[in-house]
Amino acid sequence: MSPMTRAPTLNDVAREANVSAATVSRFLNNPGVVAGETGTRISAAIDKTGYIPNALAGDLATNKSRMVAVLIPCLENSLFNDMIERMVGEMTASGNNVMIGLTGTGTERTDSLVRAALSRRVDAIIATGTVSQNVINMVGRSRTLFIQVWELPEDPVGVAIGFRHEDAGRDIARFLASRGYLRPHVVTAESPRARSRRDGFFAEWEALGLSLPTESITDMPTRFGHARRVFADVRRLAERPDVVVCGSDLLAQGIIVEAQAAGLRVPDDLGVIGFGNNAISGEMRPTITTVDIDGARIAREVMAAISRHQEGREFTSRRIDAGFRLIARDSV
Amino acid sequence: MSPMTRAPTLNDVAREANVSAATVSRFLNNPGVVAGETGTRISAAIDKTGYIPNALAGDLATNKSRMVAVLIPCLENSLFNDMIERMVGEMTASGNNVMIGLTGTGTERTDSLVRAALSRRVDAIIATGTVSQNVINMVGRSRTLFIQVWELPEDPVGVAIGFRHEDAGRDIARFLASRGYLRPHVVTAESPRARSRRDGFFAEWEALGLSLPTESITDMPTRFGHARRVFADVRRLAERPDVVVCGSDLLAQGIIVEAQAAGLRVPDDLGVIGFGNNAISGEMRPTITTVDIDGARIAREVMAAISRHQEGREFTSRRIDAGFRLIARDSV
DNA sequence: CTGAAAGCGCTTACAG
DNA sequence: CTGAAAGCGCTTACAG
Repeated sequence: MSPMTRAPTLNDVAREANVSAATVSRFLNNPGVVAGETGTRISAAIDKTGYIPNALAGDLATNKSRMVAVLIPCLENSLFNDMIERMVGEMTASGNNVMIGLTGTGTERTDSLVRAALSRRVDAIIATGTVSQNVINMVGRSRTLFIQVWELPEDPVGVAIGFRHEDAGRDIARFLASRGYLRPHVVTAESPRARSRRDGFFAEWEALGLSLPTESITDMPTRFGHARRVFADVRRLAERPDVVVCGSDLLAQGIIVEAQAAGLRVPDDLGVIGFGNNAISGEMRPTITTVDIDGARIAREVMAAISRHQEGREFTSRRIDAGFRLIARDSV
Repeated sequence: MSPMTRAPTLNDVAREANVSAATVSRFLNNPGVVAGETGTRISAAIDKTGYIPNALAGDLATNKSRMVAVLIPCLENSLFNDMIERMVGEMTASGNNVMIGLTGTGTERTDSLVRAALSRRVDAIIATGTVSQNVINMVGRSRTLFIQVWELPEDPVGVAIGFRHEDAGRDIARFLASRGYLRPHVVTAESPRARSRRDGFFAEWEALGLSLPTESITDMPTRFGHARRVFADVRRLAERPDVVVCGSDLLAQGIIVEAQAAGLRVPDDLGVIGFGNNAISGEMRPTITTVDIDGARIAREVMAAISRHQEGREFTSRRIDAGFRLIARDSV
């Protein structure tokens, strides 16, 4: 708030310590290389002036930013929150700062966020959505590492760390069949990935020789309230399903609440399976059977890729399958 | 990924368009000032070269960054998510980029995140927690605007946009008393703000001549699972409370789940009141009575403060009370 | 309307 | 171990 004259610069510190700016710079970036006594004087000068380095200038000079951009659709009730939280934590710990961008569900905003990130010369961009040709072009011309997470395309723009959504759908199908369920109702959100899982489920279900499931579509982002409409859908069906296959744990939770409010017992009268293994699913009554994506693992792989890139090392693999894991609990 | 020689610069574009770098810069920042035909040539050159301005250099030259730092304790199940989401949206729309920092519950990490933000010369820092003297010093020397949200200190470092937590606690107490409740059990998270609300509740409850409430403390961040322990606390009490006063809607939701699992009806056998009015609380069964904080309003005020600061205008008020609103629903 | 030039605050070979 | 100097890629008075 106070109307400052000017923030202290490297030169101010140098003058105060009776050395050149170069020496102060060395002391800051590589203390071992300056004489002990000189370092002491510089330290004192920094304290006295309250100097905070201007990263804008430093980044410009070195042509790197130690900034990473993370692009996600939204913050609330996102399947990615756990992963994001871990990524931001790891990045901060390793001295990177994180720029966050909310893309929404469309692709329009992604382009301008990617442009903004490139404009700030971020070292890496981490994105969860599908990418436009424009993004591919922009990123291709830059030296910024592009990391797609939760996605595993054949030929990634940069690096992809994800899992096979279709396989996850298939696994769910086999699991439910093995439990003796016969009439699943599948709820899918309007997103390519959710669609892949749904397709995997349907394909496997058919391959098992079982009869065509019923289904509902919900819009993005998924909200708790969607459960009401979906449950109404379910009640309207001629033959009641024996299990509801949900695209997220949040929705699964909502379905359980609705079912119980309607006097149904879960899983006795109706099974419910979620997706994402969020913090609530293990604590719900009943606990929710779901698919776990290892957010910590993905965060680590992302960090490893960024370090590798920042150090100029080569990539052995540009597609990392972090897998998934079905967790059987009480709701099915 | 492709090993580029060098990203195109302003000079490359200038050469391509047969003008000086200064003119390209003008075209980019103030198109009206260059001749139409010149502009056309520059546009073509930009497209051809795939030029993306280096914001690092631009920001250094102008000494401002159009970057804003947002510091929050965590991402998952945060009371702030709605507000953050709106703020990030508004900032991006107005051409600002957002740097995000996770402070955790302690104060140690906040200092280094503030330093990183100042180092990047962000235009503003938005923080939700309490601030150390060190932060006050650092910010005081800079020209960065410091905005505290959800907080309303007597003499803010920069600008504060929040509400009176103690009053919120008092309102809850009066509301519950008016509904005839007599034995509240108060659940408070380990945070100064939660503590203020709790103190307000207790003060008002006592002022109404009612008998001392029982209470539980939970650690931060609040998780759904806390509800199990709290509910166990409740069951262990000699006299069962008639209402549980929760520090967050998430916890309220958990208490409802636990209560129902134990065969209690909400609100008939046990009332539950939350805090924060998250998206779920209006869709739960029963819907959750809670206190709404207007995240959209706070986001707007934050944006207004930033614009004012970026335009160098003065502040009439440095403390903005965004208020709160008790929403009576079915859980009480 | 446009260009030449200085400057923003750093970093880093190059000498010494 | 340290300094002088050039350079990073922009912006912006100052002339014209």
